[in-house]
Amino acid sequence: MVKLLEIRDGVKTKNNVFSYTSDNIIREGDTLVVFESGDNIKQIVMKRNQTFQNKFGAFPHNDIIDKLQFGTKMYSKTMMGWVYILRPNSHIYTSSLAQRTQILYTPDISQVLFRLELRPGFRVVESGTGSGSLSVSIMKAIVPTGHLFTYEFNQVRSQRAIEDFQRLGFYPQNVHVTHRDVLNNGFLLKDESTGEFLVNENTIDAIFLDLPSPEKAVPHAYKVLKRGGKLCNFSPCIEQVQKAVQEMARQGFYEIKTYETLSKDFSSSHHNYQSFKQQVKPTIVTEENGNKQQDNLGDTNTGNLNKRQLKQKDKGMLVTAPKIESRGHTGFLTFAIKF
Amino acid sequence: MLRKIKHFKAMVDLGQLIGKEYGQFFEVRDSKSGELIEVTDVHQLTNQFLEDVDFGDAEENEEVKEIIDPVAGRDNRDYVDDNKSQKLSHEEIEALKKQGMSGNELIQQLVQNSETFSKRTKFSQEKYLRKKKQKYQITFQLKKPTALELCNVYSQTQPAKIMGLRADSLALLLNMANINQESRVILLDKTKGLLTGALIEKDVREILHVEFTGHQLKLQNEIFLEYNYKPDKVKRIQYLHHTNLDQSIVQSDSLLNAIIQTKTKHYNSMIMVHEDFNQVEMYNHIEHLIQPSASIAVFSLYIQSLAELKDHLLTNKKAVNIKIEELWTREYQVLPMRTHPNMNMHGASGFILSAVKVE
RNA sequence: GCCCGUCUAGCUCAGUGGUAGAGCGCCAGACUUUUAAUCUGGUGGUCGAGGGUUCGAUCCCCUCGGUGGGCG
Repeated sequence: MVKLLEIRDGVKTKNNVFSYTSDNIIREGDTLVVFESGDNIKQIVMKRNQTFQNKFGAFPHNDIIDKLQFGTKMYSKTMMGWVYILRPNSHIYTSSLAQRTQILYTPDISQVLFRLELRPGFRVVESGTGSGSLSVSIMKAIVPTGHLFTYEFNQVRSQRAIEDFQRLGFYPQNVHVTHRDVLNNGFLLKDESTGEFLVNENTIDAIFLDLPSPEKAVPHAYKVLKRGGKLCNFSPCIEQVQKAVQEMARQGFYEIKTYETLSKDFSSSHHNYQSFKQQVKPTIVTEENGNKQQDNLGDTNTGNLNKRQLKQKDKGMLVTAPKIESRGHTGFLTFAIKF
Repeated sequence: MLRKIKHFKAMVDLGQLIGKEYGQFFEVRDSKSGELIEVTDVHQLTNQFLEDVDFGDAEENEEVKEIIDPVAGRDNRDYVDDNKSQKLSHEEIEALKKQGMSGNELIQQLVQNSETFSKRTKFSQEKYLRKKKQKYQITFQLKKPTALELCNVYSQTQPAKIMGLRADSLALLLNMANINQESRVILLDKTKGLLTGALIEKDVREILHVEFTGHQLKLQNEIFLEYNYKPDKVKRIQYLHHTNLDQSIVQSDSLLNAIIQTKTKHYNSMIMVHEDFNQVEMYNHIEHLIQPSASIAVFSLYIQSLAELKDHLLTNKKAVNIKIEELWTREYQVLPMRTHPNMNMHGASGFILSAVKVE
């Protein structure tokens, strides 16, 4: 459900999934995120008379719509547990996305947005669309006046992308989704009804490629980019990067730079480094009395405390360590500028 | 503002750049007078080796064979570094420069008079030329002062001025804070305006910059001024000293007054890049102005302070999806038979905490 | 009828920020209360079965089976 939000700088602005509302209330048709725990985040669309369910029980949409704010805690009907209801931000959107393909994740997306220097009003080309993870972040950066032209060679995926972008409030005013094999057919695009060029030569501010043979798309990219326009290519394999980089140099791109960005996650916890003098001596049974006795070394009086009491007395040192399951290699990002 | 700058060994009068387009390259025709000519051939800026030798059949290429097969080729086994391979003397080179010889012509002279140049591999020749170009064919580009460019410049020259916030971390910080054209941002930072400028670049709606240093507002904004923003953009920024959050009348701006007096949870993004004070304390001082479900992003060179903040947010159930991460970014040299990571740039990259506020 | 979990060690488990962590069992040593108890140390793991998808690196999907919960 797309609502007119306001008129700003003479441009009609429409609500999208990231839009600000001062009352912060959840409405019917909103896409929201249910946060159960760090590795259990789900996207749902608010529809009357529907119910979300998880291990804690049922969460009726009717109890949310027009009643709850984003960012609040909600208990299940059985009161067995609770979840947090969040407004999607770009990181959470990406990590709760329904994946149809391998997708770009937040660290790479951030580099793409920043090094392409995307800003409101930009005309951007992207291929392939994939699951739309990057597309949504690009659109977030260029609305309300900018436009994304995204190309996908799989018919089903391009259709699903349109449905997603419409639900999120970006389609049709901020994005064109085109079903096309750009390696063979390039990026030039005409409006079907008027015959006017939507994407013409030297009209695009930035272009992003995520394709099997990127070098074949580089000449097409050069054609539609403006002078000074920026190109970014994502490829998982170094051989793809080499071919693409060479083609960029031959076409007339400069400042060709290739990066790999890895993100290392850290966990933190409390660890109690006790004094070795506070250890409890093992239980000793003596023949004389047959009784169990405890004997403590040193002048400590914490030896009688159990583990829980010790924990409450002193949480210990706050320690951090890298998580082993951090994501490894994703791909190489190459940036270049059209001369 | 007209002034001269020193670039490598040349003095350049910036006045001659007025009216030129951003992105243009210039070659210093004469390092004494600072006379400039526009670069019109992109291939002057790129690596010839990369353009000439195909990756696919690189191993079959005669010149590459020399690199990978020392028997067939040229290597430095017989090379003695006696500093005599250049036949032109220092005086002769200076004389050629005085005659007004162009950088390009001078480099050709150096190549012709080098005993070792022809014995070098193609790859090494390219590297030799690049070094000489830096000396005798000085080129530079006229760039627009953007967040990316300013961040790169300061990272290389004065990283402490921007709290060690490198481009890759700044990129993640802005994305984690969910910055977009509708954002209302509360900003606690000591980056001298780098961040404020980056937010204006994203065309955010409002910025409230809360200052904690001293007893009254005193801006440290020198980098912000370098963005050259027009006044209508600057209007979106409100600067406030933290003591003003407790006062009844803070500003002439009535909207901001209302927000502060009624303690409205108005802001939907919070960014902190601040090492001077306790981060938990600073957060607690402004959290009543943050909207539930707002995006929180904090950068710090040290993980300990972020761990404290995370612990505070977690145990008091103030936020979810809390994450502390460190970015490792490497640049790669990509050339036929010569692809490898550059010296790693992930020495002290800093850490980023991201979270979503809840109630 | 529909929805949501879960399945790894011989067995049984693992927390609203702890799924390569454990307990039981088993083995060894010490000890004494000796068809065994106690203590100490050790042993044991690649994830229910099958298929598919992504150019590609899986926090991807589907079907089937065991099992637990929820809604109507």
